[in-house]
Amino acid sequence: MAGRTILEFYPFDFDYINTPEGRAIIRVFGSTKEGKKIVVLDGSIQPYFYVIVNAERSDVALAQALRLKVKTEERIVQPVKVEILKRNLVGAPVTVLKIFVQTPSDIAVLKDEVKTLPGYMDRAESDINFYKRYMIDKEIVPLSKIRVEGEEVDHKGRYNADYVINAEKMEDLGEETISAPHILAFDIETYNPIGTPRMDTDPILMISFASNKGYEKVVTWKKFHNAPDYVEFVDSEMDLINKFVEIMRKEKPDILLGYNSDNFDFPYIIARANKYKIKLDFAIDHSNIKMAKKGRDVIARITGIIHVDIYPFVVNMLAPTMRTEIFSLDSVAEELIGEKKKEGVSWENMHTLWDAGGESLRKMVEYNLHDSKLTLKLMNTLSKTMFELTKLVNQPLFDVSRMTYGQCVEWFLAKRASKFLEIIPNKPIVTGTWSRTYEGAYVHPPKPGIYDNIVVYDFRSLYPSIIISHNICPTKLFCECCKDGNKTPETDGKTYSYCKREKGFIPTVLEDLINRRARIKEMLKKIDKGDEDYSILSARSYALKTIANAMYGYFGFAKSRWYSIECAASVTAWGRHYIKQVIADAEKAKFNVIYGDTDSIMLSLEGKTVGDANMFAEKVNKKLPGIMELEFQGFYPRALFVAAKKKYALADEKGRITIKGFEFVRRDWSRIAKETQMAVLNALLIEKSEDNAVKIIKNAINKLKAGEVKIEDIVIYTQLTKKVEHYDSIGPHVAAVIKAQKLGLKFEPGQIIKYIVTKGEGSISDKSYILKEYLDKGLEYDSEYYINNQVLPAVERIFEVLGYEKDELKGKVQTKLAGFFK
DNA sequence: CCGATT
DNA sequence: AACGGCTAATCGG
Repeated sequence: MAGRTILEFYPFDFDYINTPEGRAIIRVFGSTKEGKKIVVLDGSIQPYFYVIVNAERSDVALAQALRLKVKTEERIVQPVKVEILKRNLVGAPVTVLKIFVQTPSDIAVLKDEVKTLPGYMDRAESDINFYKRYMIDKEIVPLSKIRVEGEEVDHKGRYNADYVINAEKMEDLGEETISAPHILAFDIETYNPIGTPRMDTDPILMISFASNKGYEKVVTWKKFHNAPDYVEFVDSEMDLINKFVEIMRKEKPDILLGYNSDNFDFPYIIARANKYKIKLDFAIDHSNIKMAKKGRDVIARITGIIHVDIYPFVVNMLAPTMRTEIFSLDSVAEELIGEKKKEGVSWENMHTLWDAGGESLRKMVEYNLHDSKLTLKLMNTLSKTMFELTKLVNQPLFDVSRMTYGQCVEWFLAKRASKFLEIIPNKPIVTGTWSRTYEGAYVHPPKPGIYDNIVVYDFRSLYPSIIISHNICPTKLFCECCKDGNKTPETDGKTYSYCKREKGFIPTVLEDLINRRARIKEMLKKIDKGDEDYSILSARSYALKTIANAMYGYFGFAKSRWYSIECAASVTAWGRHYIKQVIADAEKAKFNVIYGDTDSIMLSLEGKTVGDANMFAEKVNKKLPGIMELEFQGFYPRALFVAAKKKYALADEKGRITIKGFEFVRRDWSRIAKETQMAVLNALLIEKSEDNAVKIIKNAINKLKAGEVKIEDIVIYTQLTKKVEHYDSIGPHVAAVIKAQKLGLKFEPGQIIKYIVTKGEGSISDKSYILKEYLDKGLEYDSEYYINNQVLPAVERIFEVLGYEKDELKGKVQTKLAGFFK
């Protein structure tokens, strides 16, 4: 068995172990193209961290660093090697000691001890995880094919893998990404007589699996007749958990997929497994599944198997661009892949179905399997984006799938810093009121009205292009060589200057991103949309754009390693400068500027042609520096602007309406109000009929009065952002929660509250009830509230544009509805 | 009615 | 563990 081996494989999980001698060995887990499991052991890199020292005393510091010794319970910890190097710390030249140690935990032991070194100034990179360090320094790109050369190890019993190799050489083979990883999705259902299931008393009822290799299964412990083939009955919850472990060992997926599995499925399974003393040791190295802390959340890690929880990815990366109100599997799947939920079963009635047994159980297993299949399908559409982001950020998929924008940017920069001899700065220690503010974007006041023929231009990637064109970088701020060069416009009464001679680290890597994206866009034009390459390249383009756009926000975020409020303020200062300049130029050229926001400008043509406008834009572009560019965004035959900023509707030539800012796009409005508003906008912009618009409002009011609305039409969604007792002001959703808590229902911060305003006495809060309580008690909704506080306000502002006074619309509807208003 | 909170 | 600008409803004194 053992012997020299060369293998090509896709690495996807990384950690380290210590040898009996106390040396750190990196473990790389991956799969070959044929799906064989591989573990690579690599002892070629040594853990280290930096100590920044006074340049004049660095020799003394070095000598003393070599003599450092700390006695711990197990052994004596000391540096194994120390080098003196010249590096930069956010642009400033520094002298550093690079202190190598035996094992990563030695860093924690020595990091305070080094403060005694002569000329000590600071330490750096002592908080970079060893496996992250390995990926950065060895330039191992996750999910991207590499060749390993080394000795095959006899690993009987140590690993549930096909190959274990002691690496001598690792070589990246370029861009080829893992093409067909084995993905297994799972989902559990639990007993929940009081709403939220309780881990200590309520059992797991069933567990489902669905894989991209066609495997489908539901395991449950209550029998019913003529069960579908995919159902496997066991005798008890204990047997169900044992079966779960057995299936995981046998299936050995590359990726294990869940939806909210970090916060729900795994903590639950672990708690129930503990009760029966079952070991969840299906990892590739037979270790138990581990729950780790990540900020306020917990995450479930399985060595050698990538546990991907789709939920945090959706919330962190996709939520801002999504329309859904709630991030349940059902609504997310509906928006992203157009799949509707299974009728008849819901989270709330799970325990009743289980108790009923028989046919109800059939519904339950179908529902349970459906959820695993939905999760798998979601991954089908998201995996390419996730994989591309993972390669770009250069961290394990396990980590990247849980990262926020800020974290993605940070690791993207960390990976590239060393090429510029830049040390990765420490995380700022942020206490108290840490969000210092600075002046943001400019919003040009809208001219309210309904217009024909509007053209929209925007600056292509405004903030990234400003960072690049004006060399905005914390490493080049107030540089020695050109202190007065490249001054920003005034912002908060100050100006900042950036080096003219040398390009900064961040503008350089950002420009590389933008250039790569431009090349991909060119390639995409030449490929067929159905092509496999097309989806990969568009995912790559999306990943590049995401990171580029997040760079500005990263500057302004106080917990960033490269935090720079000066850079953030400089970016918005230039942004205001350019948009104001374009607005002034457009007015000079006799265009009617209707509105502008941050990076966009909207012009009413009023006799001029689109060609005239394009000629104007061309003239603007000739003046713009660097890669900055004003781009034609669209022509709209009809548009509506209200008196408020950030609220408008555009109708394109195909009759499609784009809506910004209106209640229609907000979740804290009832559907009846939003749909009425949408229909009214449609009547005004497309049908061009005020009469129809009034009729639509009349219909909505009639339906509300007659009780003909569906329950979904009157539910209002609002997020519970903190614990109920921490609220200063009790809004309707909080008041509804307080009432429901008295019935024993449980709520957690972050949860989206569904409530309804009912008939009765008192304030709106007094009359608000959680949907469940509303249904259980058969309460009656307050049609007056939905008419006067939802439907009418949503349309009144639109009618003001048509010259109606505040209450005039109400009057107009009233005359058509005589008798309805008192 | 108005500032604070959401 | 991304920014600021902005609107609007509702609470609560």
